[in-house]
Amino acid sequence: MSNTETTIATILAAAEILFVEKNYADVSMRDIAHAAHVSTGALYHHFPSKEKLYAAMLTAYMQRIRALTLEAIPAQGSCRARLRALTRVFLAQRPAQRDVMRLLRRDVNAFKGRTRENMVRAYQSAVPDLVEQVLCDAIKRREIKNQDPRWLAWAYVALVETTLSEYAQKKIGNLDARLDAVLDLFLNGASL
Amino acid sequence: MSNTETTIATILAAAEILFVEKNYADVSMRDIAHAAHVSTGALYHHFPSKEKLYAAMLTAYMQRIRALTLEAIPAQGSCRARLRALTRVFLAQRPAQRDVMRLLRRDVNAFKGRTRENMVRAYQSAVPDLVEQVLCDAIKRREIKNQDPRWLAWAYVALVETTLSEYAQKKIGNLDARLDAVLDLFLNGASL
DNA sequence: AAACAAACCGAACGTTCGGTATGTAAAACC
DNA sequence: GGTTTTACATACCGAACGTTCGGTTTGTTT
Repeated sequence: MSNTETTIATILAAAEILFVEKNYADVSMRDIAHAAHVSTGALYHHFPSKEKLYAAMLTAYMQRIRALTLEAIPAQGSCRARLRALTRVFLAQRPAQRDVMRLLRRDVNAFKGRTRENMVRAYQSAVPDLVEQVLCDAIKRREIKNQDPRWLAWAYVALVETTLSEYAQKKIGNLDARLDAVLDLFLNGASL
Repeated sequence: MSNTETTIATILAAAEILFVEKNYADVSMRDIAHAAHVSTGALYHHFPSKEKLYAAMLTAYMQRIRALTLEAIPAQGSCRARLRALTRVFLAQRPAQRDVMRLLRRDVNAFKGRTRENMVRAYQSAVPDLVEQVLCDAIKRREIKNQDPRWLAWAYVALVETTLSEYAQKKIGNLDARLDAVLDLFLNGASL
């Protein structure tokens, strides 16, 4: 790893931490520079603008998650088992990392045009697309009802995200209990 | 309605529109003043700070929604029917108004302390609390499984929000179709 | 060791922000 | 009818922001 690559990695890591804990607008380039132990000049040497830096941080993270998730999905098995494996990767991350997924939902309104499209695409490809694929297979094998798989994937992701709150972690329990709660609700519904 | 009340209402209405279409940080007090056809002096005469103005706008909206929703829930009927009536109120709003509900999820990170607590409480009481009550009744009447009702309410609200995207509106269809899709998924699950 | 480029620094710029100080007409009050 | 209070408008302040830029250090090539 060259010096340059190290610096860039350090900057992206610092930016990740800061952008997770504060809004896009509430994180200044100086904050990032300070956290990464470099100057603002170094920041602008490697990234042309705050927007590009943010986008670079996001896509780098999303690619990491996508790779991790992709290799965790078993080729065979029931829909439930495959969803479980996929979701486990996501939930097993350290909270600070996992929260990057929520960044997009939170900050996407601050961007426009191509930048925004790219960000949404990166997010979509990291998890929802993989969920959608699993659901498509399940529909073909008549494990689940024939519905629009993309919407179903978004619904599933939304359910998973509800288990991230402090309250849910206290009331439902550890990782596996939360996994089961989500899968039960998603696959079998709330009805008795 | 006195002159003062009119001015305040005008300011709140302008703030609502602006805060919906842009981040908290990206809306300046000057923007609001201009949109409401008053000066910044008038703004600061009626609201001590941007934070308070934002909070006032939010709570005013939430109280409106809560009142609307409360009177729409039938006293009797199946869990599905009651949830349906409740959700219909929410979905039938004009998009610009409905989106205020999403504001909190988007901007809550910009606040701290008591202000934040009050905002969350206002949001919670507007819809999730009412959902929770309906679910509690349904659990007592053994219509749905015995689970933590508060988490279940959040899960339900999250599902409803997934039908707000352009994509979902195009693929699933009109209001009633979306209502049915959410209720089917929530109550019966995705499994065949 | 000379020459060049890439990496990096930190002061400074112009702008925008939330908020305040000051002024002024009208309304409310005595 | 004079005085105080309310409801606004205008001008302004200090801080913080993203970004720029002249200059320095570090590394590579010849």
